[in-house]
Amino acid sequence: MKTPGDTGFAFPDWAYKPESSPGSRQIQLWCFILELLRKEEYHEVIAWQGDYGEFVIKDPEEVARLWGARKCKPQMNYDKLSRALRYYYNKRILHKTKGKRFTYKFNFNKLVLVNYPFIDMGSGRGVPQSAPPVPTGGSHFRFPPCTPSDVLSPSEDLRSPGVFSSVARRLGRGSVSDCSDGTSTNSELEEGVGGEERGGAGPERAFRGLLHPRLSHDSLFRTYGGPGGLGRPPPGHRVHGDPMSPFPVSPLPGPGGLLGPTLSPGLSMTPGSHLPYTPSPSLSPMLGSHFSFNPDDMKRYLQAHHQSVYNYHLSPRAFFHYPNIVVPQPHRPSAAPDKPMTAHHHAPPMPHSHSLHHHQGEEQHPSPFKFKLQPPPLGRKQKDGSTSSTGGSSSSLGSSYAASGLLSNSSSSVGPKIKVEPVSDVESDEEVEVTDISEEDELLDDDEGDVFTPPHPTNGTAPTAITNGNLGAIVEDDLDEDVFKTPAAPPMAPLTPSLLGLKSEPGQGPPISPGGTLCIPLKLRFKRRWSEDQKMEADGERDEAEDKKVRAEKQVEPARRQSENGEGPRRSLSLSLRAPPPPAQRRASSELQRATAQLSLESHGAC
DNA sequence: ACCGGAAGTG
DNA sequence: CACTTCCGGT
Repeated sequence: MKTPGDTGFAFPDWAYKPESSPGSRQIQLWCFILELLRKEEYHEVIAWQGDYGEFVIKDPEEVARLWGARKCKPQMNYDKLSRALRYYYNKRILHKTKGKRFTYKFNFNKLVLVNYPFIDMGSGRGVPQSAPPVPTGGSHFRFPPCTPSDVLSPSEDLRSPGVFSSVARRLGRGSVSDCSDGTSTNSELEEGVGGEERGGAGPERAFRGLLHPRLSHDSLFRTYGGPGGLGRPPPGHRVHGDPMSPFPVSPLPGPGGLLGPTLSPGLSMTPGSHLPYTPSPSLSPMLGSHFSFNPDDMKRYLQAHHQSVYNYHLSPRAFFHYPNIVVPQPHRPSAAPDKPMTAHHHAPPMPHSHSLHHHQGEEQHPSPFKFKLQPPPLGRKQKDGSTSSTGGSSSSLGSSYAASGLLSNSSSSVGPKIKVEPVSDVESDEEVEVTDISEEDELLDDDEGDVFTPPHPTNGTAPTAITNGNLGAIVEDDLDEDVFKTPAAPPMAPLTPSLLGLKSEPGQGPPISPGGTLCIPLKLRFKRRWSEDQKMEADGERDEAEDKKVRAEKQVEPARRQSENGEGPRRSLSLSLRAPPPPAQRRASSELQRATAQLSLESHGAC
């Protein structure tokens, strides 16, 4: 299944999402917005303003007009456009800056980090206020091809090769569509654009901003091509430090924005900056089970990343998903059971400039920052409620439903739809948070899945996934399931080679026992635990994650409530590693499996 | 303004 | 799917 021997790179077949992937779709709104934002010509109409990622639409109707022109929807108006924008809330691409008229804020974690992990988000500094994503690039920076689905879709996020592969693929095919769809209709935008933009028509052009010109295409492949000694640019190929490069000159010490060709796509440069670790070329994430990597490298890589997540609040999504690897979680679990971090006040980490101190080994408290997410995406058709858990309709975001559905499936899942209001402090988010960019990811909890879910070691939960087609599915629900991202490995038992060693056995389910039945109980327990955690972490922070979950699993409700009532504070979350592998059903999503495993692990493997 | 459900579209 | 259109509600 490996593949493409033909193409030269090592991505397995599954890495290439079938045509299903949004090959060349029409331009998307957020992309368009970004485009406008990028051009000074439109600064009178829309511009960055305020916090990081915040922008204000100065002339709503005009923006709408432009959008309408681009989409050939003459009837477009701000009302409609804003509706579209609102849809982004759930997708978390955007959110509204409350109180400020026509002001929205991008969630670059999703857009940039996830999609293009190699872009250093930390470089916000230096750039004025609202800091465009990769500001340093200033006007030169071209937003990467906008393929939100690539970006946002759980199925294609970093955990899966999807992102890159699709990018690569498109590059290879020269069919980059995205922003500024070639459809010539985009005159509107072009008008103001200087010649600089129209360099080439090929892929190069589209990626110009994203990748260093030299880096595109073959370089990209080389870079990410995996083993085989690729990855080193030919002499003379300077990939960083180029002003034109989208990779901003990293504000951080170390090499420029791009860590170097050897850097895996999954590595955001930030971490590299403070950690000596240099990814080995052989370390190509996303190869999943098929790719054999050097455990050591992997280990360091993971650690580095993990750390960076903690230290810099990088989106965990920026990391690839390593099915069998356990990333040591900086003690979060142990986070002083007794001392509920009194100060969970959202001390937002500095939004823009990240301080560079590297505390190598010591990480601070789990995550002090408060993060607020948009309300969980509701499936639009939740109205009929029962429709389904399994309904294929679950959108990328809704995938959690699927997962949940799985969990609940056996039991009656039908029930009146319960609309849970987010506990949230929605407000706080906006104004208070300041940093919400780094927000969600935190491992804290994720909410929807954005979080990095450390794969569980448990046994080789090896992803059945990776092997085949079900990858999509798995990935999908996988990530979304919030629930499952618990602190995984005990901090002290980081990845041991043995752990790393386990590879996914293609086609093989986890050794976990079969018997999905107990999935539910597990879940319940997990939930309880989780709730407690939540409580500790932030009393009222659960927000949508919960919300969503709740919705998705009303059946579990009671349990949650119970825990919430503060019933048994006895946190059973001992992370003892030893735990009998819990049973799980093969067909259950890997997430489920993981969760299950985790759960059992945590609650001393009962079941 | 802004929100978000619902239905429709390509 | 990512909107577009419409709309009732705040």
